[in-house]
Amino acid sequence: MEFIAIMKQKIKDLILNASLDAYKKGDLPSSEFPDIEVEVPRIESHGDFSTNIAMVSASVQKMSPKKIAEFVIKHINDSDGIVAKAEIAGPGFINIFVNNLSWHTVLRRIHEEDAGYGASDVGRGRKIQVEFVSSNPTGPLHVGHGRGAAVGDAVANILLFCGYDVQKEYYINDSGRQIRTLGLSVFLRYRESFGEDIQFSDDCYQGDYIRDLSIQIKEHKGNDLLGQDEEEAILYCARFAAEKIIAGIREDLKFFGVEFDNWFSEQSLYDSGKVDKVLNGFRSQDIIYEKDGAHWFKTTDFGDEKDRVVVRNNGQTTYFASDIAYHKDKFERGFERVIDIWGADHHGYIPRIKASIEAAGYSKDRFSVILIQLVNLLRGGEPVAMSTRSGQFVTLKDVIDEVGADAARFIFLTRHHESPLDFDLETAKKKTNDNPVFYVQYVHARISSIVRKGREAGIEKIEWDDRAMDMLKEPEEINLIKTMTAYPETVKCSAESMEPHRVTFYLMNLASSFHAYYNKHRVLTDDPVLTAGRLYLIIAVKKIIRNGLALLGVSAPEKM
RNA sequence: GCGCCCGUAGCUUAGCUGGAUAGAGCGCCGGACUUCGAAUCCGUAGGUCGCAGGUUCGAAUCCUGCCGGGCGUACCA
Repeated sequence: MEFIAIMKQKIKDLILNASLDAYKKGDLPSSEFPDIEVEVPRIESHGDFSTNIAMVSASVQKMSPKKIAEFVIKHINDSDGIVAKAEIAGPGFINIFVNNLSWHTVLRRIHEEDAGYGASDVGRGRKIQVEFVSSNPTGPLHVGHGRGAAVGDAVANILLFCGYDVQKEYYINDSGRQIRTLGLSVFLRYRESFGEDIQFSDDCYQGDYIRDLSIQIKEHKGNDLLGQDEEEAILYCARFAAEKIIAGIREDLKFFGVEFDNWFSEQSLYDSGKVDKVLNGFRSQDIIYEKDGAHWFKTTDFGDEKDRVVVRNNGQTTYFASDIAYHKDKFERGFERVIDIWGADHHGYIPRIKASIEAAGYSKDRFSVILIQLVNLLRGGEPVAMSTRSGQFVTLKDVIDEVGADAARFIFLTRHHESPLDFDLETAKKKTNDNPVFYVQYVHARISSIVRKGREAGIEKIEWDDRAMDMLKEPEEINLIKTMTAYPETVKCSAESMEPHRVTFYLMNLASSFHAYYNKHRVLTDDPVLTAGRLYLIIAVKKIIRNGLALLGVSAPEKM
């Protein structure tokens, strides 16, 4: 159990025993106490922990909260000696201040648990899948995909750290109309390269990469495709292009530090017959009907606002049809929970997927979607033009090349995923306070530097020492330790809410506490005992910074 | 029209799922390097948490209704 949870429990016991004692001694009229809470107050002067017992039991005890608090405090029996001070404040809170010694023990834990500090088993080994990016293989990744990649990867890392059995999956939409359009676009460029004058319709992809692909095909095939049946040629181009583009996407993601456990092909759902199987199953359940020549899935039976087409009147299945099979397949693969990460513009799609999951016999509560809002790419405050139509967009690769993967990933995680994000290329490159990634990484580099200096001065072993710990009593030191005790809880919260930005903010906060401490006190002093204590302290900080950055997929440099 | 998300300091935002005096950063102004990395720190100013009700000991947080913004509302993916 984590330190904070243990302390809360200890204090809760202390308080409940005191209240009971107060009743036995006749100070309080009732032995009944509602559920009380012990929490860490936001404001330092409100103590290390506080409880609301006096307020919540006012009506039962028929006494003012302040009076109750007085009696409770009077009867506290602190045999372990953890309480330094207990006082009544505000409307009746009991604020408890804890001895420094209690805080020092946390440092030992951090050193011992090391890379595992903050880990938990709340996931209890349950299988969970996080599917993200899943960009269509019709073009390179852009910044928006980068945000999804950063969030998805961080969520997966955090879940893993919290004891889930996590799989990261990328769904490849290698079937359907867009792929044909891709093939057509490449094929037209191919023909153009033989001198033909081609009119490109609006729905064709027109980026430079399309021309590159057509050139590659020409190198492989010469003019072979010109003589072939047109549909066959387009299909060939589509397959060739999709494969190349996927390879490029995979490479870009690797460059960004994101690797998937599984790449899942949409086409494979057709090849294995899973799409037909699911649809036939639904037909036998009578939740698919025909109207206007198309086949409709009665999603309204499951809470959707209107029914949805799964087979068009031309006989072709819709994207939704394979998606039904896909989500069913996820559960069949044994995942207890399934997380999809989508762009926020797809939110209207959620009810029908939930409907299909329910219809397939699984609870929709096992499925959740994380929606990612838009990224506005800026340069020095001015919007960067991002037109997919003309193909003039800035790719994720471009952005990483310019600002680095660390800065990009960190900035993507500095905001709640459901609020739009301004990504400014100029600030991402700055090496100042404007740019939070450097602010946090700087702590790691700075501590590394101090430790190196210490080593040069002959300090090799840094370990727990009672005398050294007694020296850690500056307010900034205690504050730093308190911040570190909050790390496990932060990670757990971040996992439960699937909000990685909580870790980001935590790290910025810890960095701030460290920088403040550093500027006020020297670590390497003339007093070897004090120095030992302080080194022990800051190395703990270093470990948490490293651990936290690792969850976010950002490096922790020894030097910068 | 209906559905989802969002309105917090000049700007960008946090707020631990109901707690006390709403925290930061940027920007402005003023300070701190002969000692461990100034890529840092310290200080001042700046708020009716969109508006109006409701729930209770207690609301930025939960409920209702407005106002303002974004997105969605395909036999596209």
